[in-house]
Amino acid sequence: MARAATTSDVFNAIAEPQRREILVLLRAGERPVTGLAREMGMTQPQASKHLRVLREVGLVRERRAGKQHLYGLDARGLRPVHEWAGGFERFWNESFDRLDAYVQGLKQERQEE
Amino acid sequence: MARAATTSDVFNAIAEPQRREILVLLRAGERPVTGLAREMGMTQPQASKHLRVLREVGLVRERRAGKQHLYGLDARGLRPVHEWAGGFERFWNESFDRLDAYVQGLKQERQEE
DNA sequence: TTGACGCATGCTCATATGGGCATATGATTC
DNA sequence: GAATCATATGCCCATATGAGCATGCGTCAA
Repeated sequence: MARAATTSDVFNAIAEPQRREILVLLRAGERPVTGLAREMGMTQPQASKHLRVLREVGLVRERRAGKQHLYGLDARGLRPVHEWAGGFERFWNESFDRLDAYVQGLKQERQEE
Repeated sequence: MARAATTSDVFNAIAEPQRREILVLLRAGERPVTGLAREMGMTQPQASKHLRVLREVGLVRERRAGKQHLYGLDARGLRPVHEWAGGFERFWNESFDRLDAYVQGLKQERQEE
């Protein structure tokens, strides 16, 4: 295997910069594929493919409006990402000026548990 | 191109489940490669490779202790991830009952989901 | 110095991409 | 039904993996 499919894991789906950008754009409201493609500066097939990935992991929703397929944000899937990263909050607040201090800090925490 | 290198982007580096698990383990304190490999149930080369990726994006730090290379967490790089996902907080808090109302027109097509 | 230990690398393989392009599918209008 | 617009898919290519295995390299003890 090479890697878990992007379509099965939110973390993998948002590993693509353009897909993250699409999600950001969709915060302003739903859009048709072509509109998104234009704003992103990509081809329609490319936009469709990225949207498919996002749809399969549940980060976007599709709504049919005549000939158009409007895509809207469904950010609930990003909550686990936020929480996972948040689990490291106390660590990125530590002082990394000195490696010694860093190591000491970890050793202390280790003993406390 | 296939995808941005895992070694150049934190989002991509943490797209790998095992690397996320390594980071979680390192919250309890630094460890030598072999120790980590054992805890993760993977081979030493695999552990080294994952650690290299994490090191190149700056999520872990290496410290030499005799024959051993101790790896410790440097979670500062996870802060952007936390903040990025946090930018969607108001959206996942939205009532999706209302959102479904806003998607009123497609009730007919959505019956299978 | 000679080993042994702890890691990092290089190699090959199979697979999952993302981009570009052509084309199939669906819906709308004439 | 035909023409057309809006999307979704299928294909091919080049590249980036992750796994498994062998091996190179630095460190330390005898």
